[in-house]
Amino acid sequence: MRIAPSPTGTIHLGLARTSLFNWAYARHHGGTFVLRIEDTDKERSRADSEAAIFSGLRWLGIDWDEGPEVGGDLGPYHQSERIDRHLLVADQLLQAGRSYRCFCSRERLDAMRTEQEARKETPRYDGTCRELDPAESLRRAEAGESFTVRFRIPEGSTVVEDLVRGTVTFDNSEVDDWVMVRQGGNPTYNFVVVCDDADMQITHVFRGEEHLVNTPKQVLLYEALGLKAPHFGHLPLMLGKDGKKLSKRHGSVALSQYREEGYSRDATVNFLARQGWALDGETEIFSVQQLVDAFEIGDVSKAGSIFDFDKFAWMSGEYVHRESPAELAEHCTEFMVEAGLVTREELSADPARFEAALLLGQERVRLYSEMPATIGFLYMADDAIEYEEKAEKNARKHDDRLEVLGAYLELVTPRLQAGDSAEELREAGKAFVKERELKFPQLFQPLRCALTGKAGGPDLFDIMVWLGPQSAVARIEQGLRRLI
RNA sequence: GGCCCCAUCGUCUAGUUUGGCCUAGGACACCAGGUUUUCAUCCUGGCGACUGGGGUUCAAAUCCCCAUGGGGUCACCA
Repeated sequence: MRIAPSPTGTIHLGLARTSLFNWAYARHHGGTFVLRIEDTDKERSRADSEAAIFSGLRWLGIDWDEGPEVGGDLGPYHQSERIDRHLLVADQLLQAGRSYRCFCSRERLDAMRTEQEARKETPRYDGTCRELDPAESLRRAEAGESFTVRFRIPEGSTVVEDLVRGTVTFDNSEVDDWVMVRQGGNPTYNFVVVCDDADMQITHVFRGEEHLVNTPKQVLLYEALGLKAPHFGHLPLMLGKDGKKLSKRHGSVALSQYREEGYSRDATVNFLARQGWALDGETEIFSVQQLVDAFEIGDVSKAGSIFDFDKFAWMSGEYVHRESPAELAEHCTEFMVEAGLVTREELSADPARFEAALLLGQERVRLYSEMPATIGFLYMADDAIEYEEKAEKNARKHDDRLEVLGAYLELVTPRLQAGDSAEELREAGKAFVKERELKFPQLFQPLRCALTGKAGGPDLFDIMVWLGPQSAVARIEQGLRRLI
């Protein structure tokens, strides 16, 4: 199996899902998964986007058995390096009369297309050069006239046995005599993809549904070459909110963006797998191994799916909530550092303390990137705590806030200094509220504001223990001054 | 517009191949309760779909036809 991306941009969600399904199928069936770079469009190909494809695939955990950076027996794995072979095949086809030179000018073709469109006809080649005498054709070519090479579509119809869609039949009269080789000798996609898939012994081609209409051209080419076409499976498209093919205008479609926005990697794989496929209709959260074990191309649904960003975020949360402290630390470090809260060195100097902090935020975030906003107050200097409007409003609702907080400070200071556990503090705190016949918010809202500056967040006793006596006391004292 | 593909809750889907077990299941979102010091988590409940019409059959979400709707594609891009 293979994927054959063109290095013309970053790896997008659609390519990521297509890659995942190809890879899962190959792994499930013990096949070989090949990565081939389709860089025939020199205008648009860029080296950095090639690197982005590699890192995107690796991030997803998709490894390739053959391809760039790993090698293999059927290389080279850049299409541009296989051009000699392409030209050789093109020449064979020309000799055999399965294709022909077309001397029509771009201008004439463009004008014709415009006219056809104006007449509401399907734009297509009119066959002007189709029956040119081969000798005449050769003479003109040798005289230096520029030409393209077109594939000669035979009469009849072409059947595609699609592993997702079943039997699809095309009338050959609907298939245009397409260009195989451009003016100047550069072969085109539909041609080279067949050459390379054949040469690389690809047996299964899974790709997006937008390629379905290309398939008869390719099947016919395999026939002309005397080769057996691979099995095709056309995957349903991933759609934007408006039901149209997912693209930039639906927001971010670059895989790297989700990584940067702090989505769980495993959740990303899981969610991508759920677009057009389900494990059993019940299980939403499943591992890559489960995907590989269960994946069959015939189970892929035919209808396109609208990409639900809400559910994606939910799924990320499901994974984040299940991570071990060490995993969480690994994933959150860069976000904490980037937020300017701590340095990498400070975090690694006391990993246990960092993990304890993350534990306080874990169930409150769905993306790693939300961690700084959730537990950032822990790492701020005591006098740098900012009171959110809502937090301060909550605290000020209570007219007795200062005396309650003051009294509580007297109670908690020695206990903190004595190293009471959060549980001990919790009991003492509740007893304090009960003795004074207070409602919980009377103590907890001012206390939360003083300690965190936020209206919501982790358990206050856990926070105080983490902060330690000095810092906790300083923040409460500060609250006493600021909440006057 | 031609050709091709598709059609179950707002969304992702199970069920369709092998018609009855489907008074259509799960999940996200939403709404309402509960747990809780807050937020979040968690728990419970609710809302909510077989596009329409014809057939075939004892029986159709499932098979057939038509209609409608949506999508893809019509390059010397890939």
